[in-house]
Amino acid sequence: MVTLAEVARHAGVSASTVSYVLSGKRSISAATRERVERSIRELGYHPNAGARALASNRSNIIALMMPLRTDMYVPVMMEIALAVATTARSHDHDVLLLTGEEGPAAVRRVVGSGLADAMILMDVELDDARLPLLREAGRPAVLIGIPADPTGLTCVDLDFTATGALCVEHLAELGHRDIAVVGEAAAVYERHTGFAERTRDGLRARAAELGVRLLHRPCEGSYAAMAGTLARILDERPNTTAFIVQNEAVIDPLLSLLRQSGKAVPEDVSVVAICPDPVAVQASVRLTSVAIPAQEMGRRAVELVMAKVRGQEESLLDLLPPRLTVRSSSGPAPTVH
Amino acid sequence: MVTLAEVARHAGVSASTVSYVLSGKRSISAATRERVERSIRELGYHPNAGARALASNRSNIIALMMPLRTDMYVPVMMEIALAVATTARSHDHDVLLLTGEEGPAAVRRVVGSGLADAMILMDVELDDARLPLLREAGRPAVLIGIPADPTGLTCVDLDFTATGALCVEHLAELGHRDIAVVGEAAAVYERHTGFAERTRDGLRARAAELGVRLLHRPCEGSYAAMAGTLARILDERPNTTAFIVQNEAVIDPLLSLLRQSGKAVPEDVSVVAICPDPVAVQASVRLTSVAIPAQEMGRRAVELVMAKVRGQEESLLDLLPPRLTVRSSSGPAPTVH
DNA sequence: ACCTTCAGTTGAAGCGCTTCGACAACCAGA
DNA sequence: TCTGGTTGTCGAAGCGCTTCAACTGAAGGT
Repeated sequence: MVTLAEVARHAGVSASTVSYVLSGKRSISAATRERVERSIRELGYHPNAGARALASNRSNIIALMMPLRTDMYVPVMMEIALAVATTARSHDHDVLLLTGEEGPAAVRRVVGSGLADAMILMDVELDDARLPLLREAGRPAVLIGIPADPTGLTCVDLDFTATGALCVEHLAELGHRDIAVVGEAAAVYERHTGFAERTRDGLRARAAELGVRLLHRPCEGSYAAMAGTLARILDERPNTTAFIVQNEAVIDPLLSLLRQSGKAVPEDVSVVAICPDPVAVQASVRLTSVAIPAQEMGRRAVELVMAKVRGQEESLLDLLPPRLTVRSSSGPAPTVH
Repeated sequence: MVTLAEVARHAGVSASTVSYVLSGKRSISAATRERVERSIRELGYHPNAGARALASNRSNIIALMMPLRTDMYVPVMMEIALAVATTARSHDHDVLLLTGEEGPAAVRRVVGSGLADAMILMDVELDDARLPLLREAGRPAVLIGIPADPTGLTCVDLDFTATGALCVEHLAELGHRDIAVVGEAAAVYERHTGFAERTRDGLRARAAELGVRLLHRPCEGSYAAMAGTLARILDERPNTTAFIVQNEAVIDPLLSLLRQSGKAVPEDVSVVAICPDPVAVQASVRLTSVAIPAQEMGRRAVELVMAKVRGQEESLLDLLPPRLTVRSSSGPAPTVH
């Protein structure tokens, strides 16, 4: 392995000069810089990560903690993770992948060992066990999702309350008065995952304001579960003319079931989905939807956490405003004969 | 931050003794060990990762390189990644997440800087640009997927040739003589991704042996694409009585389209999928399928790469045998009237 | 001509750990 | 009693980098 010292010798300068060329923390004459850079290239030098971390007390790594829930929609997680990784690289950092397996202790381990300079936490619950550790650790951290008490923490998330409200508004404007919501799996609510509860609250509040009748039902991710949920919904509210779907796994099953029961979309029933845009356009009907900006969330989380590492930026709540795109699955409520 | 030296002072021993207690590389009296461990607990000591890496020349990190392809089925990737992360933890290692963004250069960077002790590469192409770098680097590495020339490399993968063969056999035994294959997106083949080509080869070879007529068509991941592909297939081969689906994104669309065109599954047409088991059981028909053992692949990749880090284990090809589970989507070919 | 300033460079002191060789202290065998 | 082999512990030498204080010249001001 080539070391800094060898580069220095090869270029005829001192080790510290090479270090300063690399970090840019002191001015270096153009000639010297040139010479050093040539030596680095010729020798194929790469600074040793461990030595660098030890001397500078910075690892240039950010930890991404991503609990695995099989009942959560995976592609969104994945998209966030990849956005985090690529954005981190553009800040000259790498990403360490932590699963939920290890539990809250992972926070202590990573912080204590100086393995990572900062952390990004995903799948945050309202009363998350990792938060006390995080607060006491005092390391730069950003949450994707919002806990019950976000004081002193920085959080990024889609504004799910507004998202719920927006869906209801759109359908209410089209004249729908009986709306059914196909929510996430029951376990998601039982775990008090913020986004699911907030969406529900947003839906309910706006529905009440607009005088719309709302039926909210959780639903597992299988075709059979969707069939059961749909049957129950139509049984309880035969006049339902619109559906809002949050569990992306059952979007296609729902459309398929509606088709089978002779209901045309959007002539007979409207459907609004809360999902990433690609999912909305690949479904059998191009769906009116509120996008989940997974990439944007990942990107912002990194920007915010890097700012913290640099010592800038206070804690804040970064709520992304929802954006509803009208496509072919929503239309005026059918007129009653 | 608590250091090893402080622990040593607190326990009344030398720094090296503490180090040996931690690593177990020398025998330590029970009494001393006890005392040191108590000090560690009381002070809340965590060894500094950078210092450790510098001194021992091992980072206890393995890099997972996962190129992002939006045309690849994401959940499988995710499942592998999570399996890799948790298995790595059980070997006292962490996982660094690298995307394809950086290209082959990432290999050089990670190896050169000593950031990772080993690498696991996903989404390997037949003629992968990362392989020359990997070979010359001489670091422990394992591929998930198999390149055209795997000499000197260790690879883990499902035996996709056998998988293709198995699907055809199953359907041939049931009497099907006209089988259509819904493949991955065209781009996957154009990129020469090993698994897709090998599956196709396995399908074709076995079909030829068994005297079965096979139609292989790539298909993008949307409902519209599946509709187009299905129409073409039925146009070209009206007598098709069975489908083999490799692109998991269009499984539900296919079932939905078959239903719409009045074809019952499995009475009129049989469907066999190549997908993770959860996908097979959550579809609208419980699918006969060959499982993609994502977790198993991730787990094995880590075991193999850790063995290499320890200096054991030669390079080898770890081909997992396919397992076909008969469910409710395949049955005897309909008799011609 | 002299002093100041500052850009450019350097040597040396660590960062916190691992590991090697040395060395007591002890036990068993002769 | 002495020798030889364990066993348990320690001191010191790095690992490869960053960074601080200090130094050297040359440019600029008076």
